Formats: sequence, C-alpha cells, structure tokens
Amino acid sequence: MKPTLQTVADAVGVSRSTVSNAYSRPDQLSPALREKIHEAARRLGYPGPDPTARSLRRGRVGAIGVLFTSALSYAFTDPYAVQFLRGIAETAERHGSGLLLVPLSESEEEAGIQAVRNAAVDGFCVYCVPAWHGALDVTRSRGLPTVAAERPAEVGPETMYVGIDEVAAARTVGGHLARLGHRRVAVVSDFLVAQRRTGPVSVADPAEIRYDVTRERLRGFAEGLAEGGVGWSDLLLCNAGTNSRAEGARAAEYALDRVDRPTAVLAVTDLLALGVLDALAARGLRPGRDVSVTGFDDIPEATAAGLTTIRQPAVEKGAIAGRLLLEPPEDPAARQVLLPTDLVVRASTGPVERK
Amino acid sequence: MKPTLQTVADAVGVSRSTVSNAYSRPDQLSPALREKIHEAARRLGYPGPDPTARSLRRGRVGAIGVLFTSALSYAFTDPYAVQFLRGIAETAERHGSGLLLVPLSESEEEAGIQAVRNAAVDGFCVYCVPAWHGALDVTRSRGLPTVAAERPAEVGPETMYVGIDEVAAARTVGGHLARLGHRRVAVVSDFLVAQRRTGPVSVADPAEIRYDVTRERLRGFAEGLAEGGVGWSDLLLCNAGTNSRAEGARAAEYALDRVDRPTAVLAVTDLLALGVLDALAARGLRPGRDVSVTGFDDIPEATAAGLTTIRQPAVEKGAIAGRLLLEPPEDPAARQVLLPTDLVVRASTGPVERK
DNA sequence: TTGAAAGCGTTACCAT
DNA sequence: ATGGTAACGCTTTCAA
Repeated sequence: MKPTLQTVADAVGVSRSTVSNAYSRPDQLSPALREKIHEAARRLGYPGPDPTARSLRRGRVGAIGVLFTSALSYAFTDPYAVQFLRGIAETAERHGSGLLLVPLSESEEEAGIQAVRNAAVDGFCVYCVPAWHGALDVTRSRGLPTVAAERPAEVGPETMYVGIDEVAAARTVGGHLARLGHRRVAVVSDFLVAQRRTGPVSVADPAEIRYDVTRERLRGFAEGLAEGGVGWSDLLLCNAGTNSRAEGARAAEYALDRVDRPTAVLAVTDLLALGVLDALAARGLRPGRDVSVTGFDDIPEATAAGLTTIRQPAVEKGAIAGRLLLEPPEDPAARQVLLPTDLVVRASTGPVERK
Repeated sequence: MKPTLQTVADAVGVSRSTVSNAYSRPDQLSPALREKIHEAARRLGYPGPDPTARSLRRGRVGAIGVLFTSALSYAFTDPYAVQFLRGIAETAERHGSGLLLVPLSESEEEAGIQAVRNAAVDGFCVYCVPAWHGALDVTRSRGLPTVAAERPAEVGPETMYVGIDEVAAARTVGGHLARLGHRRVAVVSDFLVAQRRTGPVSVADPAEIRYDVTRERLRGFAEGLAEGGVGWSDLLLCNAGTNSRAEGARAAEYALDRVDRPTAVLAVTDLLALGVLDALAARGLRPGRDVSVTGFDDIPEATAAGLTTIRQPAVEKGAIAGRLLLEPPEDPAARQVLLPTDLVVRASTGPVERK
C-alpha cells in the first residue's frame, strides 16, 4: 500500500492538515514538528503530495500545453519552431512548469481533439494551427487561458496572442524586390490551397487563402510588389506540400524550369527559401544574380546561406507566449503583443540584370 | 460557474454515473440517451470530464514525463535528441498518452526538482540527465516506472534502461583510427569537466569524468587507440561548453591551431563533429586527408557531411523507452535493453599521410 | 500552532 | 440500461 498524507499523519500522530502544511506552507508550523514530519515521510517512503490530487484541489496543474500541427517528427525540423519552443520552455522552466506536447495529426483529427480534451494543463499555446481545426473548439470550451503564436484573423478583447505585423513585414520584402526591378516574380508557400500537394496553383485572390499567416504574408508581398506595377495575377504561385526544405526545392522547380523564368522567388518561410536555394544550386543559378530569393523568419541557417529575409525574434516570441500564460498581465492591452521585425538584406537578392 | 458532470446530469435528468458513462463507456447506454447527453453538454458548454479529476479517480494520468537537462533549449537543436523524442512520441501516441517535457535548468535546480515533484505522469524517461542531479532522487522516491535513455553506471535488477554498449562502440572508433596510423589525437567532448567552458582541459584519468556517457565513450576511445600505442595521457582533450555545432568548432580550434596539430579529432557526438568539420573548413583543411574526424550517433546530417561515426538507432531507442514505460515486460531481463551499434566509415577518416 | 470538516470532479462498484 | 454511494488524496477555511 502506497503511503499517503494520512499515513504520515498517523505515524507522527498529527492531523492531515498539519502534514499538508509541512509541505505547502512550511512557515505555518514549528520547525521541530516540520522536521519530525519530514523525517517520518522519509522513513515511510512518502514522496510528497500526490500531484494529481493536489492539482484537483488547487485547481492548478503546473503545466502548459503546446498545440501544433503535424507529427512531432516534423515539428522539430523547423529551426524556427525549435527556437519558439525554446523560448516558451525557458519561461516554463522558471515557473517550475512542464510543457505538454500535443501533436495534432492531420490524418487522425479526432485523436488530436481527444488529446486536447484530456490535457491536464493550465493553459494552451497554439502554434501554427489553422483556424479551422476542430481542436480549437475544444481549447475554447475548456475555458483555459490560450495564447496564439500569431495574430489571429479575428481578435476579441479577450484574445491573447504574440505575433508580428505579417502584412507590413511582407510588404517590405515585396517593396525591396520591386525597387530592385523585379517584375517576373514567383512565390513559394505552403497552405496556398487546401490540398497538400506540391506544384503550381492558381488563386484568384489572396482572400481565398484560408491559413491566416500565409494569406497575410502573400497580401504583403503583393502590396510591396505593386510599387513596381506587379499585380496579384502576375504572381506565379507554387504550393509546397509541407514547410520543409525538400518541398521548397520541389516547389521552386516549377518556377525555375519555365522559359520565362522569374527573376525573383519569394518564399514564405526560411526553410522553404533554403530549398529554393538548393534548387538554384542544382541548376547552376546564382542567388542574387540570376535569381533573387527571399525568406521569412531569419533562422540561424539563413545567415550562412546569405538569405535576404525578415527577422523576427523567435525565442522572445516563445518566451512572451509563456509569460502571457503563466503571468497574465492585468492590462488587457498587454495581452496582445506585436513584435518588431526587420528586413535583413543579404546576398540572395540583387538588381535585375539588364539585358 | 463552470459546468460539471453534475450540471449536465441535472439538465438531462439523469445521474452523474450515466453522464460519466456517456463519455467513458459509450456502449453502456442507449444511443438515444447518449446523444441527448452530448447535446446537452454542447448546449451547456461542458467540455467533457475534467482531466485532473479523472486522473485522480482512475489512478492513471495518460502522460509520460521526459526529463531534460537545461539543454532543453539545446535539446531540440540536436537531431539525435529529436529522433529519440520522436520515437518515444510515437509510442506514447499509440497509447493515447501525452508527452510532458520537464525542463531541468542548471541555474535553478530547485525549480526543476519542484517540476518533477509536481509532474502528473505515469512514468519518467530520463534523457541525458547527469546521475548526480537532485531531480533523480525525486523520480526514485515517487516510485513511478522510470527508464533511462542510456545504461546507468549503477544498475540494479529493477532499473530499466535502453542504451548501447558505449565503451565497445567507442572502442571501434579508436581502433579504426589506430589502424589508420593516427598517433596524435584530440578529443572534443562536453562534460569533460564540471564547468561549462570551452577549451583544453586535463583529466588525469577517465574515471574522473562524472557524466556517465562521456566517461564511457572516452574510455572506449582510449582503449581502441591503445592498439596503436596511444595512451590516455597522450590525448589532447578539448571541452565543449555545450553539445552544439558552434561549440564543437570552438573547442576544435584549440587542437587545430597547435603547431603539432593532431591528425585525428574524435568528437563525442555528431553535432560536435560537424562543428569540428566547420573548423577544418575555416582553415582550408581537408577532412580525412589532413585531419580525420569522427562523430557519434549518425544523425541524418552525418551522411551528407561524409562523417565517419557510430550509428545507433535513435528513433527505435525512443520507441523502446516508451514501450518499457507503457507496456512493461514481465521478464525483468527484458527491461534492460542494449541496442546494437555500427561503425560507419565515411570520407572524414583516412590514413595518416606519410611525410 | 494545530485540527475537524468540507469539498475539488470524477469513476467504480453494486444494486436495481 | 441506469442510479446511489463511496472513495481518489489532497488543501483550505474556520474554529480551537
């Protein structure tokens, strides 16, 4: 029989409350008694209050749930995701909280939803989960504090998020390329269409794109490029099945192998952009000379690759998400955080070569 | 007031048990009633049984805890760790269990220990936590099934672990280099000394190394190299502050910039070895010709880098760890698993150039 | 400083 | 097929 609070209380000859206090509010009893209790606990092999029972009573668990799409396997392949997670882990660590990973596989949506239902956590962080995912209904109905890792399309006064101004950031990319003279432009992005296939797609209007971040970034690209007279319908859209380097390369092929090859390829993430650079290399094309390439996020690898990109503070973003959950600010306005971004120009972009 | 089982029961006019059954044992009641209950739950905004209360009652939480050293920040940057995590996640997922990451910060040990105390889990997986960490006392006293991700120094009949024969594997690396004629040899490793600093260190005897895995691997390196007459004291030891590519490069500098530059550098992980290769590249040295380099783990990146290394089945290791926790074998012997390893020889090692 | 009593929201068991 | 009752192990008033 496993020892409980009661066991210890009986052994010492005090009440449960006193033993409980010995653990949770040491200042509430005499040092002598406290020591006596701890000694008895050691002797009896009592490991301290049961976490589950304590959580039930206190109404606090000491863990936060992180929701992300895709298998865990892929979750960590994106350095940006890793950095974000690291930020949130650091905050959790300071609070003595754990991180409950909740993968939402696409193939088994119901399993993911169940996982969210059963998650014993004090709050949720929603990382890159499309707005239409059923799991979000559950997080809502559970009524726990929830923070999104990007600005949601619909923001109520209660909504917590930490994000960036996607449109504005993307606009600087578009503008940069427009000023360099680029007029034939391709975009490599995941989530352009509902299906997870890699290849060229046509989208009549950015508003049709369901996934928030993708939509906003593409909007921004278009707005910036408009400076050079490039319209939405001029863009060559290449969908990537997943946000991965390999699919970035595959998607880019459709643009690079055309006779009227684009002079610039805008990727919606750095990971995809690295793939685009791979595709360039495979064709002997020089980034920034033959074809300009841009990314988004500024992951560590971007520096070595000389990738022009948008820098956003990923670790800090995670840290803030954690803080929003663990130390919610009084002021509602402070619960909606927009982080600054910078356009980092490196060698992967350059002026269009005059013929 | 948040709705509970009772709320729903009252609304429908049935007992709590029935509502509970509607969720946990749907076959125990008529489809009609079940639907009626679910409908009422939806209407009242009842999110389903409270996970904490359910855990308390059932005596099972549905989550396993993974203990990480402060490296959590770094944990995700090591592809080997990611693969291991993936393996354990796959098993957990099959069992409908979650993965609770418990970060153990080095700076705030007490916070980590608290986190372990409070972790609502059914078992622990201890990943790369040094044997002297206080959190391990807690896992022990909690009496939950615990599996180590490597063979611990002290193994009782109860101890569960899944590891490899570190010494034997490392010995094959040492022997390989010895036979290639290498006599001036450096080792790049983390945890050689207690402090987290990067640079050359001296360690009188491998037994002094406190961190198990490091100690065993170095022992193996030395045993293998002894074939060529290289003794422990001949080794040039370079400590890396963290297990990361960057620190691997920094640590290697101390070896590569010497006048009597070593002809071989043995790294204790692939991540460090990639760093060593970076340092070589920065100096225009050719791996396998000017300097031989070896790693350990065989992460995916090792292939492209042409790194000679020890392959160990990382995903499988994680999967087995998960299985040990979630479906403990009857036979105690089966709870201690040693996985096979292979020496994978690639281009980063070669014979010493004759002068 | 210590103790008694009242739950926290479930589920398991045994009746009906 | 459904309901009543008793835990699960703890914390938290409140009173002594």
